[in-house]
Amino acid sequence: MRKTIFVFSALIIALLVLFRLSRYSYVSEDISIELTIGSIAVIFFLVGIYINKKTLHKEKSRPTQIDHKKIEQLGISKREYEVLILISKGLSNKEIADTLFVSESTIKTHVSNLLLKLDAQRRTQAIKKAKELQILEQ
Amino acid sequence: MRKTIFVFSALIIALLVLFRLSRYSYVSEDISIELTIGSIAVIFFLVGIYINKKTLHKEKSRPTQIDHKKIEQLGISKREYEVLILISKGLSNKEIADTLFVSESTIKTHVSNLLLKLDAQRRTQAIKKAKELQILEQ
DNA sequence: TCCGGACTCATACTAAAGTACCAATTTTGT
DNA sequence: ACAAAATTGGTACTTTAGTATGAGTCCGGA
Repeated sequence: MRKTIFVFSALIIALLVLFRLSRYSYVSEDISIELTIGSIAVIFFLVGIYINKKTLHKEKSRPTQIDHKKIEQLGISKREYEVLILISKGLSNKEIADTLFVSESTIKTHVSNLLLKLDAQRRTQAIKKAKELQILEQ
Repeated sequence: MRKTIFVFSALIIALLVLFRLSRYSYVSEDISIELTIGSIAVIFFLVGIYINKKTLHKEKSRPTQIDHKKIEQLGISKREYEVLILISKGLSNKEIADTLFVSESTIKTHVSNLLLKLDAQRRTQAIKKAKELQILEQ
């Protein structure tokens, strides 16, 4: 968003400068006018493409904006959320325990709580629901 | 984001209008050149955005194309693939068995074969790998 | 017609996953 | 500082998941 503002500001400034230049030049030279017009056309065309690509790219790479509010609403704690992420990566309870440097018992507790909060019967179902609720990346 | 673009476009147009008005107020000169330049800039800018949107639209409408060739390459059969889809929906072996009207033993066999073919140790890992391989919708 | 692959199912396991309950720390907000 | 919430961990248990192995059925291609 801030980038877009800067780019457009720069465009407006460039316009002003061009107006200034054209005022001094078009009386003396004739070719420079067409040159200026052509250049401006090309530049603005490219800028249009560039801006559009930027904005569309952000929409494409953000179809999965994580809904932190929903995580809070469900009462999922920080640690539980970490476990949820690792579950979705296909890790076993033991592997998650080793990753987070805690015991497997602890992970089992977290997973049980997660299943309750996500209203799921299995970790695979928890993964699916979490993605539907947009609290996990697709 | 799109709003910003429109707002700034409007600003540029307003600038052009202002230039025109200011010209009539004190200089009273021919301003057709500046107007032309400005119009061309805006038009080409919009054309750039339009063209880019057209070309990018194709990519956006195909975010998760299932790679049937990869399914074949991995030697995953029709029935195994059905099971894989139901696994990714969070169903248990028993639920999958009831859905496909076969016994749980059959599903276990399919799952075991799937894990081998996907080089996974757990069904959760199979889900993740299958999505990475684009043989399952995200 | 014969063969191989796909699909089915069973038994007998072992290994994970998940539940229930309890309890000790640690963190955190007021 | 104190209560509440979060994190950790344990035992004991039930339920799923997954492996290994064998075997019967069905179907399409050589």
